[in-house]
Amino acid sequence: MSKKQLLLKAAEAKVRTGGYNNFSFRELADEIGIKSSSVHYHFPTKADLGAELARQYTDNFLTNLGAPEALIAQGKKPIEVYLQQFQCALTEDKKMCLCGLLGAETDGLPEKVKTQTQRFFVQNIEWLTHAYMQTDGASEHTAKGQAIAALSLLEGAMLVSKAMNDTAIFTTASAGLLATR
Amino acid sequence: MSKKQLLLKAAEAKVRTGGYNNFSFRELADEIGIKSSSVHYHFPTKADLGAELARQYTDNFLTNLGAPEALIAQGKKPIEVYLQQFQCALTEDKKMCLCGLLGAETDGLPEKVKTQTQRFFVQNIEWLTHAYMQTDGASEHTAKGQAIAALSLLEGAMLVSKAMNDTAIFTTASAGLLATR
DNA sequence: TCGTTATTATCTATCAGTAGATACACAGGT
DNA sequence: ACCTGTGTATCTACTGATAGATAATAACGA
Repeated sequence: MSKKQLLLKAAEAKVRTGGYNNFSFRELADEIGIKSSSVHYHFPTKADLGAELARQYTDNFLTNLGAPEALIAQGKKPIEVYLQQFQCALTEDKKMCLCGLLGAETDGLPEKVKTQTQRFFVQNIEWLTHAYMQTDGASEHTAKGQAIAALSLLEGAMLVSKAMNDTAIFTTASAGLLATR
Repeated sequence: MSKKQLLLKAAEAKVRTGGYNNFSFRELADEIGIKSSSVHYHFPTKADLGAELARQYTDNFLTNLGAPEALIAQGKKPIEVYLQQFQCALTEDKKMCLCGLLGAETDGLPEKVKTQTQRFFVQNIEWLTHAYMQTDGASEHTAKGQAIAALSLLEGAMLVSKAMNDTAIFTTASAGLLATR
């Protein structure tokens, strides 16, 4: 794994713990055994690092999911898979969603970080909209409403679980999503 | 309004914009026209300020709501009032919920700030649990589940609305809460 | 093949600015 | 005399960022 990726990995942990202002170039550099000036070689500014972080997080998130159509073809329910991906982020990493945290502090972020954070939400709503259109046969408008509600519930469930330090909260909060309709 | 309250007010705006690490004693001091050393007179450490901020926010939030019983006595639906209080925080202040943001970055906070942040969620879940028990006649266990789901949905709806910079998202996301059951 | 040039990734050293925090002085009101 | 609130001055530590040197590797032309 390249130093650049190691930097991003270290930064992700920091940001998911305490937000964009919770890491410094020196901390990251120390963690992977280089000097802070070398971090600037890979990322000219902190905003560049933050933007790349959000970009990769979004891409990995969606790649790991796969397309809703593909999941259905495998006999899986997209919403269940989606919920589980959120749950894993919370229980395995024991951390908040990166873009959830960045989204909450969006007005305090550099422009390019904000833009990449928004992209996470846009793409997730698109994914969920397609999923609902196919499983429920809903209209695009209806499905988009369901998508926004589902995304909000899951981000909020993570947030409340973290705040209360109790992963059972996530399960309770998200139970309604799986109800057969 | 006392300097102490002015400091808290200024700090609230900063934290709700970019999290706990998004304000400094100097910034607050400059805003209200005193020196940073004088801020330490009112709040010995930054953690003290943060904790007091979360404490007052929680108290004000619950005071403004009133007890669920009292709302019912006035012919109001507690969940509707509760939802509207969240919506006002978002649309009037144009900011994220203070404790929502602090909750998301809980693992990066000083202990006493974390404790006060948790208190917000504990008390809100209690409030909602009572509300659901009375309006739905649900058991305490069932009502607590509804409470956790409602709180998660609303915090998440705020977060996604902020991230997407679109308050209509909040309305869409929270619409399901008002459905007559 | 050999020598030259370019690129990549790191280093040392340093900068101006800001962070939270402290010691101590001072004024005004009780 | 004391308490409250503020100010001056200062400390150490850390921030993101830059300049310039260095070593290692890759690419290229004669």
